[in-house]
Amino acid sequence: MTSIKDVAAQAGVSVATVSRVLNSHPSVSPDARTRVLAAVDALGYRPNAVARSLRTDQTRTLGLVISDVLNPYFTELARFVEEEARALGYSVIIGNADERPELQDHHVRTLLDRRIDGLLVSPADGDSPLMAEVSRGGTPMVFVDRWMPGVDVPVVRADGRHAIRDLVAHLHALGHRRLAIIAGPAATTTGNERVEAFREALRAYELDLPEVYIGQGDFQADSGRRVTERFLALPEPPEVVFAADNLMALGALDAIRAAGLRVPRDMGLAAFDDIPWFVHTDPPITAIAQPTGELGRAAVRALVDMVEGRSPQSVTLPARLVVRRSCGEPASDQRSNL
Amino acid sequence: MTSIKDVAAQAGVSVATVSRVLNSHPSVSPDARTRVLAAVDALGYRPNAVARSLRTDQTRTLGLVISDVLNPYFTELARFVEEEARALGYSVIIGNADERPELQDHHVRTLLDRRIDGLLVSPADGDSPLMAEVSRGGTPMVFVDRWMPGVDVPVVRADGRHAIRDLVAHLHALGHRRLAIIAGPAATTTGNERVEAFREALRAYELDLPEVYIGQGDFQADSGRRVTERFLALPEPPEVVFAADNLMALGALDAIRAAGLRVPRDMGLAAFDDIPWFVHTDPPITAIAQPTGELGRAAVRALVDMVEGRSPQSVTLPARLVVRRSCGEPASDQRSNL
DNA sequence: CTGAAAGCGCTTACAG
DNA sequence: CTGAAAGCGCTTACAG
Repeated sequence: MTSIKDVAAQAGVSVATVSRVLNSHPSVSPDARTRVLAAVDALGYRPNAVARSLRTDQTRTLGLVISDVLNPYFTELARFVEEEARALGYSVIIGNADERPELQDHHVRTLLDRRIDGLLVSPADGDSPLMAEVSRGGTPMVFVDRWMPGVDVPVVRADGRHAIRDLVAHLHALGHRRLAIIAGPAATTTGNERVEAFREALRAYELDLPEVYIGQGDFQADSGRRVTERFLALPEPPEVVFAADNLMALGALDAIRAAGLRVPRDMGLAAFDDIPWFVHTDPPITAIAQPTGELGRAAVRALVDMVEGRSPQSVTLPARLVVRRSCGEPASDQRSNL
Repeated sequence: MTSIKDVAAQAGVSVATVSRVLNSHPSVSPDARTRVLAAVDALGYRPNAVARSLRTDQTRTLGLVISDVLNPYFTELARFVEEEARALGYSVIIGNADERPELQDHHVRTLLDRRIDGLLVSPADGDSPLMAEVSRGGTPMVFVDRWMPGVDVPVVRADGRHAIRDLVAHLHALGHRRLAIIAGPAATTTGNERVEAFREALRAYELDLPEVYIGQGDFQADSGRRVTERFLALPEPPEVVFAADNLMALGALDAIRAAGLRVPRDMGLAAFDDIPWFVHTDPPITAIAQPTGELGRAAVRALVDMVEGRSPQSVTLPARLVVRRSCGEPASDQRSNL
């Protein structure tokens, strides 16, 4: 590989001058600049980012640790994060935790070893003392989507409370009373919050959320399948199942179909997180859509603010209900989004 | 950050000894080893990967540049790539090209600047002189899924020819004769190959693939939509449309629905790439499934072989047809995969 | 405006 | 088995 020395030799200047030209330092003579640029061009020289990072103690790289890349919601989030980071002059390295805390910690450590400038995390299930440690250690860090109580870092997330209220109103208007939820892991904030918001919304209609109607899932399709099978075996199965993410909704659909039943005739289904395929499933699925793009962008901005010494801002954005046909025909006064 | 010096001081040895312990060099006394390990533990020391890379000239990092992370096929591929790389002791940095050659080149350059040990690429549409340059420059490189003619690096990919033949046999058996394809970009190998294999398979039944039945897409949903609209407007629209990837199939579905028509009654639909949602779409979609996991693993192994000085192997794996209901009811002698 | 020199945090021949 | 020293490729005070 050609190094700064080669460029210096070719241009007939010192490496210091080459460095200055490359970093647009003002005190370089036009003549030196021209010669350096010509040499860079002739040699196809590209600065070694590793050496630069060692020297400057910054990598211009952000780490993003997400719970599950295969979940379209997180894939999309990752995409927007990378886009915004690139716009601000940063690269991003993604670590996929697969909803496993040890794998999450592995990635966090690897990222820290590489001296990323900041860390964006959507914590997986299970507690991780590492997070608090990292934050205390002074690494700029921001939680996105999910957060961990007790770890004092900015949080960028969507609030589904209102949308869940709208969902319950929609279900109630359709005459449904026995409503169940496939919850995410209790240790994740989104897991908890969605159950609590659901319970609260039911209460407004004087409906109960009995224990048997709370299925413990882990945000993966398989758990949605298992929980739904259990719901179906109940003496009095729920009329509608609300899956706390799109993968568990997929599992629920699998289970309902495997039982020879149909949505919404035999059981209604709704999901948190909206994805393009929900328009084309049989039937189209009523879902709660998160403003994924804005979340990703806001998270990066908060993190870069920290990295660059400005004060970061926590952001909460509203999610919104998209009514389709998976819970029964929408009442005529509700706007449909097919 | 605590450095190797701090550990040396705490353990009462030189930094050289610390380094030896950390790298399991044999010539270290048990006593020194114990003291170093204790110091490492006490200080929570983690070696600076940036410094190590600069010194050893290896980063234990692989770059993966894919055409579109939002495409579930590539998301899955990326996941398996990371998994296998991790098993072999490497990290991977993903660059998302969004099917844009300039963005692809941007990522390749950034990755090279970071001195990744090897590069895995699924080239986007449009030619990129950079690729040939990189390969000639001596950076270990492997193409996965797609490849570029004229760039002499190992290729790990699926061969869809046989599965496409099966698909055409299936369509023919169902009585369909007017078959159309939504092709990928002509400059991508997968774009071309799928059209050619389709044309060839049709020929075996003495069927033609007229120009108007070849829609030019770009592997994105929007193009599938546009092409399908054009097909529908034809005096004699095709009976079945075969989309060369799953996103264009999504677009096709959008267009068919928007026209108030139904699959397969009004138009059949099949797709290259299989995804979990295809089981639940209306109707379930007949698709050609790639062995994504094996592709990802084989690609990483080939690349790591190059990186570590062994001779790498190109691999071609067969894709297979999964018959569902989107082209009409399957004949009874064909195994159905709902 | 310019260059010589120090130093970022490591690893590794070299000498003992 | 151990340490002092060189050096990876940069950047940046410092002196001129």
